[in-house]
Order: sequence, then C-alpha cells, then structure tokens
Amino acid sequence: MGIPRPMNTSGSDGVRVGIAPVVTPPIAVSGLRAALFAWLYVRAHGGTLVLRVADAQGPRIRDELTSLLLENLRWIGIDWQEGPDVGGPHAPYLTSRRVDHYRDGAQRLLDDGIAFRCFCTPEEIEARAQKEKRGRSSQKPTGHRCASISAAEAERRARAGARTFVRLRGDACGRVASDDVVRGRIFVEPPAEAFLVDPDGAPFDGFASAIDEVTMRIDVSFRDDESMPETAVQIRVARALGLSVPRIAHVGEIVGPDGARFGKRHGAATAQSFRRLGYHPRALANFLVALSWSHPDGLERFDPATLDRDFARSPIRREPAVFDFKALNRISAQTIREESPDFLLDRVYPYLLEGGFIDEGGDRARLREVVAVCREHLSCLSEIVKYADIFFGETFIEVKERKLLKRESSRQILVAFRERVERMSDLDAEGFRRTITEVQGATRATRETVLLTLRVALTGQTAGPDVSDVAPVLGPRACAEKVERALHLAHQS
RNA sequence: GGCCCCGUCGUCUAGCCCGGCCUAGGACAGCGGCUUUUCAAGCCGUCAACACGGGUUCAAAUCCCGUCGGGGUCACCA
Repeated sequence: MGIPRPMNTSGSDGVRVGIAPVVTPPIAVSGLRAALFAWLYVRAHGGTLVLRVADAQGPRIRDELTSLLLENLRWIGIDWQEGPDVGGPHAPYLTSRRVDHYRDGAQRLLDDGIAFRCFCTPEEIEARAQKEKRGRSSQKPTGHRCASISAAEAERRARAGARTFVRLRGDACGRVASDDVVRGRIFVEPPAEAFLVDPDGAPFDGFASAIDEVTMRIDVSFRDDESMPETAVQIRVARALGLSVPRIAHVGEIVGPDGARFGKRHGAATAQSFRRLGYHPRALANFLVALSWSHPDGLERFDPATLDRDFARSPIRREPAVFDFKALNRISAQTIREESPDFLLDRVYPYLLEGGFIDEGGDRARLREVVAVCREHLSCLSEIVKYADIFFGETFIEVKERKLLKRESSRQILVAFRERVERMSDLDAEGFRRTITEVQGATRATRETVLLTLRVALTGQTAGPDVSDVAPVLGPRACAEKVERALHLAHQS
C-alpha cells in the first residue's frame, strides 16, 4: 500500500515537509533516520524540506552546535530548501530566534485558562519529580499547587518579575488521536501538566512545534518516536489555539542487541561518531533507511539519493529495529570497495597523519598503492591504522603468530625467500609469484604454508591485505628487512 | 506505577489493511562446500520464525479478546 499520500494544503509547489532536530544532545542515528525519511519523502512526492533547528532548550543559542548539526545532516546526504543557513520565506529557522512568536500563544493559553503559571524553582520541580519516581505514583499527578493560584494573582506576580514556567493544565492533558503517517491512528497523551515555556521564554518542543509548524505551513512533520509525548502537547496546544496540526510521521526507534534504545551504552550512537570513524555516509544512509524500509524491488543495497519515486512504493515499518553493526560494516565495506583509491586516499589521509604514520605532504603515489591494497579490508576508513604499521612502521607480530614462525619449516621458507628477494632490485606481482614458486620448490612446503608464513612475517597478521599485494608495495628491500626481523623475533621468545 | 508504542527465522524484512495461492518467501549473519594464491571477497548449498491462550470462521500469520514479553515517556541538565 505504500506511504499515504500527503495532503497538500499549500498550493502548487508540492508538499512541505518539516524536521526539527534538537541541537543538544548531538543528533544520533534515530534523529538522522527521521531526517532521512523526511528527505526521501520530499524527493518521492516533490516538495520542500523545511529544516527548523530546535536550539532553544539547554545551552541557549550555541552557534557551533547548530553548524555541527547542519554539517552532520549534510554529511549523510540530506539537503533542504528552507533552513537556518539557506533562509526562506519563514525565517528565522532557529527556535531561539523565534521567542516572539511564542509569547502571544502562551499568553492566550494563560488567558483562556488552558495553561497556568508555575512559580516553582527548577530545584523544587526536580525534587518533586524524584519523589514521584520513587513513589511510583499510580495516579496521574495533577492539581499542582501553582495551578490553583488565581489567574489575576499569577499575572500580578509575573509582572512583578517572578520567574515562571508556563504549563498545561491537567484537564487539558487528556489523550488525543493522531493519524500517523507511519503508524496509522495512534492515541497519545501529554505528560501531566506538561511544560510549555520556560522562564526565559524558550519554548519546549511540543509547544514550539504547535506554533512553528502552522506558521511555516508544514504539511507533514517527521520525528523519531521518542517525541510522541511532545506530539500530544502539540496537538493539545494547537487545538486550544484553534490551529491546525500537520500530519505527523513517527519513525520507529532503533534499539541495541539488548532491546534497549540504541544509545550511549552501545557505544557510538551519534552521527558525529560514525563520521569520525570514517563510515561511508552513503552506506550509513543506506543502512539506516533499510532498517525500517525495504526496497520495492528487493534490493538490499541502494543509494538513497537515487530512490526518488521508488521510496513511496514501500511503507516505513513501525516496529523497533535492532542496530546491527555487522550489517552496517558489511554495507560500508562494500561501498568503500567501490570507491577509487584517489577518493579514499584523501579521506584516509587524516587518520594516517593523526596516527603519526606519515608526515604532511607525503608521497602520494605510494599512499595510493597502500590504499589500493587495503581497500578490500576496510569497514570504515579509520581501520586503515590497523594496517598502517605494515607499510609505515615496524611490523608488529602478535605473540600468537610468532609460534608459527618458530617452526623449522617456517625458518626455511623465510630464509629461502630472503635469499631470493635480496638479489632483486624490483618486485612486482609477477616476480612475487615466481619467487613463491621457487621457495615452494626449495622447501617442499605447500603453497598455502609459504603464503601464510610470509603473510605473518610481512604483515604480522593472519587476516588483512593479501601478501601478494603487500609485497610489491613494500619492495624487495623492505621485504628482506621484515623477514630478517621476523627470523630474529622467532628466536627470541 | 500511569500513559503510550511494539511483538514473523539470530538480524533486517515479504505477507497482515482486502482471511484460503503460506507445507510462511527473500536478504544478511551462522554452518557446510567450491574457488585449490593464504585471510577477506565472490559463488553454491543448508539450518532457522508467525510470543502465548482463547474466540469468530469450512478456513487465521492475517479479524476480535485476553495474557505475557520488550521498549519509550513522565520539566531542564546529564
């Protein structure tokens, strides 16, 4: 059946799709995925992606955090037609700069007796929340003492300079229905006496959405499903103010192998951390989308940017999805393998530099060879450092692998190889193959054993790049040295 | 604890809305094999699921009810 078609309330320029990621905490895979789906939705149906950044809460107006967020969204491949950086007819697109827009709405809610002023300090609120948590109150806690202060009295105190939160009255917090784009009809309920505006006039997410998504003429709003309570607040507020509510798409959550929401305890969950590790952005996008959406043609690998109308042919699944690193690594490895050595070289360079393997402005031709050899074995670009020692340092040979070198047969292989390679001025793939055959003949070892022994001597690992690829890049001299050292190590321990 | 969401192979899913074509299909992982230049990649094969219990029906993964399980949320900050 696919995804329901959008209701276009905004004229001929197509559907207006909104996302409103928060600036802190840093955007994680779930937020990234909600944004990705919004972007795909726009591409499939034609329209405008409107990016509104929720930067009003927490550390206020932190420009670096905002640009980091935009960078991360762009990194994964998303682009938007209206947003803080590109502007648009409904600017500004930062909630911190829209405080004026919220004041009227809040005042009207207050006047109409739908909201009340709460004079409690953050400490008092915190203490109360703790107590409720401990008491495991079964009753919905309503009737907060501030709620019973008369409106006139509350206004007087507020005008006298008291710092207040604006909160939704308990009787306005009942559950409401929403026809969700991914879930169908759902029922949601705002938290008891939900917070709308803080003492500095900064809106809480649901309240900001109620106002902004109407003024920005959003038709469909994508968000991750943790924000369902905020959606409830949005609907309640909008209803009270006589405003419309866009269709909302709650994208299902991403959980770890233990079933708990994928987050810190599973390691890196932020966009930034995947970026730092050097995952291929297209692969991460592919992976995240495929977590809850299957290609109508059964493809498992696809470039989200080329999906276009195909995206609308298949529905977004609502069930929680398990973040499977193996699957991500596989997709990322495949994608990396398809990139040219030059493309990879530029991206791998910082890791080598940072690891102290190379100096600024190193030999590009040699680096390209190294990258070409390692390319098949990278799940993410930072893994290059696992292999960097082979080419740029002293090969480290694991104790476990040294056992192999201790054998008399291994010694014979290494000696035979060294003798030959020492006499060579150049070592290409063909020369290496020939040499191996000679060594094989001289030692009467199997080809497999010869290769494995040399692999350990030259790379220090039993997995990783092929010896037959590594040796030519190292050249005869370095090969001889590494073998010499391996022989030495074998005798030591 | 209140409220909400979710429940098909280990994982991602197809099927569910519109009951029969489902002795439940695919992919990935796992396992086995082939590629005999090793690890990896690639190719071939194989294992494996409708959470449970009631109902409705000639017929249920598909509809209804209940139970169980998992998760989310309950100001901000973390």
